[in-house]
Amino acid sequence: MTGRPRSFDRDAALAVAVELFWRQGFDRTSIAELTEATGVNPPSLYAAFGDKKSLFEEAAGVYFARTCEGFDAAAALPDTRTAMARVLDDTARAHTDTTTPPGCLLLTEPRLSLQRAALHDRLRQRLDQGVRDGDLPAATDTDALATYFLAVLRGMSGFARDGGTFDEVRAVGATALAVLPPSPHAGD
Amino acid sequence: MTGRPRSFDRDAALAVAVELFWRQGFDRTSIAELTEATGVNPPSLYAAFGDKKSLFEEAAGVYFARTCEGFDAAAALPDTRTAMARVLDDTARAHTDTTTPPGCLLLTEPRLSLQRAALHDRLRQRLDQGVRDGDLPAATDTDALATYFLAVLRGMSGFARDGGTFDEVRAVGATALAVLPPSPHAGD
DNA sequence: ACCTTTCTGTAGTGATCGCTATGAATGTAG
DNA sequence: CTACATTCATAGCGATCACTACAGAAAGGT
Repeated sequence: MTGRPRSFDRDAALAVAVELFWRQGFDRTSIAELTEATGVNPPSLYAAFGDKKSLFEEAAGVYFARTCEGFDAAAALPDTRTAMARVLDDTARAHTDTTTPPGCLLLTEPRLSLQRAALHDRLRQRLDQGVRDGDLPAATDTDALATYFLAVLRGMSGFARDGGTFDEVRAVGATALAVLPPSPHAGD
Repeated sequence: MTGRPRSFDRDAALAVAVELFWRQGFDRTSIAELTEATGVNPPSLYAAFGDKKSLFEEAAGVYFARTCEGFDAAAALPDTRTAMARVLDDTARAHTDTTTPPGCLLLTEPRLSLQRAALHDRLRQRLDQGVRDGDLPAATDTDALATYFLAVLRGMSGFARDGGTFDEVRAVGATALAVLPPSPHAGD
């Protein structure tokens, strides 16, 4: 009872959807564009992914997983200031990579506030670790600091969408980093 | 040869359009919504404002003028750090004012990058004045600093749209202000 | 071979999009 | 009053929206 096999690569079609939603957002991306770009006809697209909203959510999930991967790699650096510098730097590079759409899907799309909240949590957890490691003062309000960095990341994304170059966007991150105290291990 | 007089208040209709575009953005605001909210029928709306894009541009102009007014008032404070603190504080209040849509039309709408560039210039000019006044080091890269603050403002707007409260959004601005050196006139 | 199951392509659904043709209504000028 | 200029309300234009009914095609199971 297997039936006729699917004639297209589901993951490849999903990757195309990610790219389209990333570049244009949910509202400005039509089913017609998706079917054309993927080469998948509407009925097959709906059978594979459900309606437009479901497809978007799945695409956002792919994007989110990829983003978290990059974030975790940068956040794994031992010194908190160095780790945050890497996060900001990687973000600047990702937002201005000419082989992908400018900016960030997660930080731009209004309906992805839950994923942004998850990113905020990840930021706060890394800053909490910084407090435990003695990189940040014990009295640091890590929640507020995470909110601040998330806002900066968002600003970087918007700036990249407005045409900001890698160097310009990176400079925003470098300036933002100045709110952190200098690394206490600097002289070790 | 004056003809039949207009039966609606053009400025009032424009104010309604500002509110709608502000809350929903250009794409998500339809002519049908505009005609319903203003009580002006489509032909009259088109006769008074041209097509949807023209109406949006005029609405954005109104919003931009209002924004600049607030910015200039805050920027007029003599000390640069105090002035920037006021700009950030006023912005947090405006973005979370419950009598208006959350966030900022200028900082959210993709097609308003020109107005954002104008805001960037205003920020840079105020920072340049800070350098001349001795509030900021002579070597300050005011262009990069203006880009940074514009990114922060953008992040504040997005955060407000995600439901950030006044206190939370203001905290972002307060944190961002830490990149400025303390006022050299503090002990005057 | 045949049946069942699932997918594929065509073609089109009703709804909404931005926008406008048309003629009646309402004002001023002479 | 009539003539003219302009706006008004109705009604609907073609295009696009998200989405799907339908029938043929391609696989496995027996």
